[in-house]
Amino acid sequence: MLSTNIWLVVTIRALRTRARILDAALDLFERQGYDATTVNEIAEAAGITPMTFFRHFPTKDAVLVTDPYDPLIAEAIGTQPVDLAPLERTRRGLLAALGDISALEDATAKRRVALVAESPALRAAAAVGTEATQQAIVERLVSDGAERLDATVAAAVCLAAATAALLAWGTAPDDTTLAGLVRHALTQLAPDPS
Amino acid sequence: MLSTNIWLVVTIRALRTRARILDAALDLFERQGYDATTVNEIAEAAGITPMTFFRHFPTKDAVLVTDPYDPLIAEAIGTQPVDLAPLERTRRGLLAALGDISALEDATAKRRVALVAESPALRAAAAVGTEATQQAIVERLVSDGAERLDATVAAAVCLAAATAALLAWGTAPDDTTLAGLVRHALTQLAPDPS
DNA sequence: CATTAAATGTTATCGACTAACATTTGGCTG
DNA sequence: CAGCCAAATGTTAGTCGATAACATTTAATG
Repeated sequence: MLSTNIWLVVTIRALRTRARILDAALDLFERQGYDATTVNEIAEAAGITPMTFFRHFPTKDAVLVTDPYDPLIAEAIGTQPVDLAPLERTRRGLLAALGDISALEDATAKRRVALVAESPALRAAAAVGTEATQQAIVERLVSDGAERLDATVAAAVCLAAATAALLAWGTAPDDTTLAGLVRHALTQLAPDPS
Repeated sequence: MLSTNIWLVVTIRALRTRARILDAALDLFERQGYDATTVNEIAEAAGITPMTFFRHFPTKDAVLVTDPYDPLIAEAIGTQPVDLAPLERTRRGLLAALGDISALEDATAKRRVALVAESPALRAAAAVGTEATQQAIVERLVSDGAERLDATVAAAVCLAAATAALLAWGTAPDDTTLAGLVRHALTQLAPDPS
């Protein structure tokens, strides 16, 4: 009760600092580019020390690239019929989990994606971020009897399609929905492209 | 004639330095890991200055990850029937270009790939390296009438399958051929998985 | 043997990131 | 209200990858 209150209050202060960092970084990145913006600038704009920046974000790119490994994805894939080929199972699983994607779309999501789409360094960081999800999918498929290489290819391929759609969404017109683009991308992987 | 001879000799010296760097780096990477190895160590082991290291390789990871963008790939894709879907066209093009892949397999290729497969930082660098190839494929498909998003998905997906096969090859038994793995991976993308 | 251009070395600097230690903040308890 | 306490922040110093400007060495050539 007591320590719980402390924890809450302290967390509020930390959250505010984190939000200030995020605002300052997003603003600077959009005005002068990701690479041209230094952590020192971000810290100064946020009214903190560079050291404090790294206390809230492990790396500079972590401000834009978060790795929300979603257990729901692996779960949705496991729900698909086991007799399907790994690729098709993964594809249908991703489509099934697509409904939850809109939950990720906060107000700054599209701005962040647009920045990632423009910077090779950020795209690389994003690719590393999806590896956890890929690994989870692979383990799920393998545990259901798939060959490891087949499972790896299935996961890598489906996530590549989804990532391509995500990056395209970053610079797409405002009325374009992310779910629509992902669905369109995954449709190309369908065995019967009707 | 005169300057040509100078160029040759000078180049030989540069090539020997480059080879010494490569040997030293590969040895150190395998013994103590990529991240745990510093450029200073490599330079010292190669008998040069850190500065000279960066004169031969733009980055630390460039010792292992080269970006041999192969125009033959885009060309082979262009050869495929235009009425095919972008994904199938890309898939067949990659399969057709597969014969040239063995040319990339020098003595150290597999050791390098094994190191890349183990390090997230190196996998990220490799991903950035394939972006040039992906872009070339996309431009080719678009110039033949494909939608940009469809072309991007097709290129990203096929290269993801090939990359997955490549990384698997790095730790596969010695009698496993890279071409065989890539062929197997791309087969999963076939519209009729017969 | 002097010339010349490439290859290498020196020195200084930047930016991302980390470790160790000191300081401030602010709610809570007696 | 005074003082405790733990989280948050600051300070300092350093490592490592990478770059720039300038000096030096190398070795074939005429």
